[in-house]
Amino acid sequence: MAGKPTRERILEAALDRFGTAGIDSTSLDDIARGVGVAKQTLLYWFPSKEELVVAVLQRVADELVVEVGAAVRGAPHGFARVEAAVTAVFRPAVRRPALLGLVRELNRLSPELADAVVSRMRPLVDLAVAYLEGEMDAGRLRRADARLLMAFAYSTVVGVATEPVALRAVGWEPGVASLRKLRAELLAFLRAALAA
Amino acid sequence: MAGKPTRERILEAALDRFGTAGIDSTSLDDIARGVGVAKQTLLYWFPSKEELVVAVLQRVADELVVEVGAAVRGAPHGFARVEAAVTAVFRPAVRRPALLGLVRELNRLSPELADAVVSRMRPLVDLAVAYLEGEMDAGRLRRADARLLMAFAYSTVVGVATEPVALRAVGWEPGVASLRKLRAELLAFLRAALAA
DNA sequence: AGGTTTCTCTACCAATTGGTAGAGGATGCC
DNA sequence: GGCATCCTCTACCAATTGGTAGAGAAACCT
Repeated sequence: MAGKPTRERILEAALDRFGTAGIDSTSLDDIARGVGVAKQTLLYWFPSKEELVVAVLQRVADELVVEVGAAVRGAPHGFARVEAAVTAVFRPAVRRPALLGLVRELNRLSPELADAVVSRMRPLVDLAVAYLEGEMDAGRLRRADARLLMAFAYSTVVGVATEPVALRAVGWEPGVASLRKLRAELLAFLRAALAA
Repeated sequence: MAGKPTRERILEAALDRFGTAGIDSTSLDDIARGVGVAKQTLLYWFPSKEELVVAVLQRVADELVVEVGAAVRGAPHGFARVEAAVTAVFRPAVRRPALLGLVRELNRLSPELADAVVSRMRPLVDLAVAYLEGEMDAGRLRRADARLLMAFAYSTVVGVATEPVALRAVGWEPGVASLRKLRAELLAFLRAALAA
């Protein structure tokens, strides 16, 4: 019950539950119980469930943009940048599975809300697309529609990170060693998919 | 109302809603209203919501196994088989977006239920993995962990088919022509990712 | 001290949830 | 006709949903 202010703890608990169980399936009581506080305390900080959802989404979007953006900008040119981006997405995904799960919830939201969140990530998307196009021009990457390529890479990485059932279906079991292998194979997959 | 028996119509309406809005977010009243029948009629045919869920899932799994299986078996060897599989997944996905959406819901289900569904698709998975390994041995495909490769390809295809927001985020707009292009680029992506 | 703001609470509400009980209306079989 | 089976219905239920109203404690400002 300590340290972080109530509002912060609500946001974190909401993120976890929204991202794993889904937004609709998560009740305010659920979250309140998780925080150890009465439901009305939630409704004091966020006047309605929707406002809580918006706050959580914005925070996740901003966090991802900052983390991935920093990782990408800090990496040298070439495939190392893709590698840095994938790692930057993977690390938080392993630490908090709910994070990417929440990104997927966007598809269930009203278009306006989804667009509002997406627009916050747009700079990062544009940066990535520009990078891909630059590499194509330099002949280091297979020539293709850079925007679609971006969507495919996103889909592959986020899918792998958020679909444990699919991984189990092919006999993959979680674990530190196998997780490392998963990341290595995933990078090899992307490298092959992108290489000229 | 119409030709098909009530039970059938319930299953179809349930599939659509479960797949798009999610299982938890879909009430029996929703489905009943969609079918044009009283909620208790649903509960006559399926004694509880869970049994309805199970019935819908099994039907989807079986349908996918049959359709994809037929497409794959009918295609010549080589990358054409992958192409056939992707097309077989894409066609129903376009016709009924709920179908693949429901597959994704598996991650929210109890492990037992998810495993039950997955086990129905296992033969298809094994077939695909065996194919990939055969092609690797023949030197036509990049050598890699065939099972993970399978998961990646699945993740990419299903992700693209079920995440309209991600596609819109990169500026893609739905339409017949752009859909054709999407499929072509997706196949090129997979071909590059798999090729030796 | 007195008032204001900040924060959390108990008590309550209408609507919706999955589900039960049981009443009919068909339809076919004898 | 009588009877049973199949099918759909109205009426109801307890639990849970998001949300309102307002009380009370604590801290800050003057």
